[in-house]
Amino acid sequence: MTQKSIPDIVVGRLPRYLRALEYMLRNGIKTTSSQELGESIGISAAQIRKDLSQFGEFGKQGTGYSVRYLVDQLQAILHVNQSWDLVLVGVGDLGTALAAYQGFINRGFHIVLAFDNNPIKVGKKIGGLPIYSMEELEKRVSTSKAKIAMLTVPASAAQETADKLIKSGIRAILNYAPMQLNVPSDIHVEYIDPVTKLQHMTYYLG
Amino acid sequence: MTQKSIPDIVVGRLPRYLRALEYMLRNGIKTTSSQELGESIGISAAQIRKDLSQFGEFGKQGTGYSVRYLVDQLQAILHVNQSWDLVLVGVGDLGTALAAYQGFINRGFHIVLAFDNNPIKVGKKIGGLPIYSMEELEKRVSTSKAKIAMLTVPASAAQETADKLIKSGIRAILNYAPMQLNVPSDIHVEYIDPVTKLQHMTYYLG
DNA sequence: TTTACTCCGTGAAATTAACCACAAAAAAGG
DNA sequence: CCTTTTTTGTGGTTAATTTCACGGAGTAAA
Repeated sequence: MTQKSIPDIVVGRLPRYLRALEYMLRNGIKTTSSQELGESIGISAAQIRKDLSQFGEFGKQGTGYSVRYLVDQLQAILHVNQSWDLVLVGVGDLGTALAAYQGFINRGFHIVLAFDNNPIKVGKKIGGLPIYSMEELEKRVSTSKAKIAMLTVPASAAQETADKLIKSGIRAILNYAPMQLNVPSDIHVEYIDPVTKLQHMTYYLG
Repeated sequence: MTQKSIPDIVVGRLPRYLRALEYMLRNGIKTTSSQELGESIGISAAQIRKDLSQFGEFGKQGTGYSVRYLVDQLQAILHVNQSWDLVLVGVGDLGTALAAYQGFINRGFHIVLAFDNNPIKVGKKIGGLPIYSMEELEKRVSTSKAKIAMLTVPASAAQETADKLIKSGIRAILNYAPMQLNVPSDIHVEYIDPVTKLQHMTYYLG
């Protein structure tokens, strides 16, 4: 009798709700409605209510939702009411930019290990973090508590690097390499490929 | 009697098909099947056939698809059989990384203008490109032929910058700022927010 | 030529996702 | 207290998306 599982597409919208609600919180908005929240992010009020109802009853008729309370609840659902350690593999231009990005730290994601296969970079530091060689990856990742990796290596090295990460205990990968990764079904992968997004838009630019 | 419009979700898969097919092409694979292509990117063969059938008949029974021919067709459908000019707004760490990224040039996207509001950066160069001040944005973008912008400014400046870009003739925005943009319905926006993707994955990491 | 395979394109069926509309709860204003 | 307004949570409906499954075109080999 396991509870019915939540559609992935619903889970994928929760971070957007959370982002909008955290923005409201920062701006001192105490209460909101599915209507107002929906308008701010372009999603129907009914959709938001249906999505949230999958996880419990968070609102009050006539009043709407307490922003603070709903933020807390969504953070708990997404497990972001805790800090997460990240591993960064590939310290090129993009990896360097990600290491400097304050948006991770602000929202509870901390890069704790960085790797690169370029001998010139190994031993240097990136944002206070030493860059280790790829040979040290398995040992250092295995003994860390990181479960998430960001992959910013060239496409040609992405699959073998992913394999290593998984062998080292990584369970989720944010893949910036422009290629599909082949992973076991219990490993979660999300993709970020700006060219794919651009090509999606050029379709409509006729 | 305009032809029925193609679902956006189908359009969104085409760049993934194209990416896999271009990879095959580089590796000398001349022919493939919906089965093989599907396995390589984790999409069912039926789905691929159905998607492609929206645009025409590109395969041959018993043989499958000519990789070269299908690449050509998809490039034409997505309008990426031409070069596209890009505007980059926000030359921070991320903007700098994007300006250096070879993946854009390789696939026909060229950054032709860069802007930043930091007086220290204005006048300097980024990848051979001068950085202009935000005051020059409207004038320079209007007189360029760029229709696509990449937005890598802080969230607090994203909406007003987007408004300016749209006023200057930009019709598609790739938004790296962690917030929803409010734009007219004929403007296309795609979002890249790594934190949102990480939060999607932490849901499953329990 | 014949037989055995392969694999596309597609109508139909099944599944999934989105939307609607309303009862009921809460608040506000007499 | 009563009336009006707001807004949730949800059962039921509609719409969109995916999968199934098959006719038939093409290939291969004897």
